[in-house]
Amino acid sequence: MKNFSRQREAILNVLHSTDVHPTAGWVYERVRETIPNISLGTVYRNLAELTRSGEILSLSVGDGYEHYDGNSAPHAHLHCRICGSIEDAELESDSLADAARCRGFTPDTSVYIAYGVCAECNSKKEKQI
Amino acid sequence: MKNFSRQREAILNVLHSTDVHPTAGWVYERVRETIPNISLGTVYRNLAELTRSGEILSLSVGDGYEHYDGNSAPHAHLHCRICGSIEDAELESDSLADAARCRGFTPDTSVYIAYGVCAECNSKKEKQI
DNA sequence: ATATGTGCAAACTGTTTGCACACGA
DNA sequence: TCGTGTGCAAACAGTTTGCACATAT
Repeated sequence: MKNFSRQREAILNVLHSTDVHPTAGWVYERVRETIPNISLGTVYRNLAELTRSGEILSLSVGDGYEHYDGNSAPHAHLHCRICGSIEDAELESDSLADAARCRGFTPDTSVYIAYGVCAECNSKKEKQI
Repeated sequence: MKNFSRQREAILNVLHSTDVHPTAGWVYERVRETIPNISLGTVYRNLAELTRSGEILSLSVGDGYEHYDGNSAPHAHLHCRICGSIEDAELESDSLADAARCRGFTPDTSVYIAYGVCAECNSKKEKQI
């Protein structure tokens, strides 16, 4: 696959210019602002290829959609069960990769997902009580 | 939902008596050995409820299936891109939960997934060269 | 009697794929 | 020209859900 078709570049741009963790459909809508006749299939194909090559991260939080992250460096994802947001958080070390290597496993990607309630929804809950 | 229907107990048993990380279909086949006329819908419903209650863990590794884990304690999952296996590994600490709490996030579940090549597939690769 | 769980099968929906065409080297 | 990427739409498949019936309290 050629490294930078116009479509793929636009998809990467969208991923790099947002801090949400978009779904394929969301990326599709955003890219259409630049390339109105891009197809959803192309978005899926490029997201899959970018994931395979390690340029982006793909994560499932269990809401039925695959989410994508333009930042492929190891970091934590905090998924709020109430509002559905996915928030990034720094990690001091890639303990997952360390644990993997101890088992003779050669890791290339680490995914961290915490499920719970985000700060914002926590404060809303307190006000309700 | 009643805590222990016959079906739900059988599903939990299957999850607790295996070290693979089965899909709903796999659980369905195994449970049918005990309850031949259980339906796939019931398996899905119970797996969803058990996940919701935190008794089991649900994880997506990106192979198109949802995988389930009877061990809900935080631990690492090593997913081999070659053979597709999901291996467990101990973690020294739940660094994910720590990072989450620092952000005002209240975590209830932590999921760790490393992608790469498992020890067995690594040795097979070396032999090929 | 009532509320909850089940079996069955149809429906749903995010994702994949085949094919003809477009584009760059 | 040739190989690769795209647009389009149909197909796919894992999962969900409505409904009538079963089961336990």
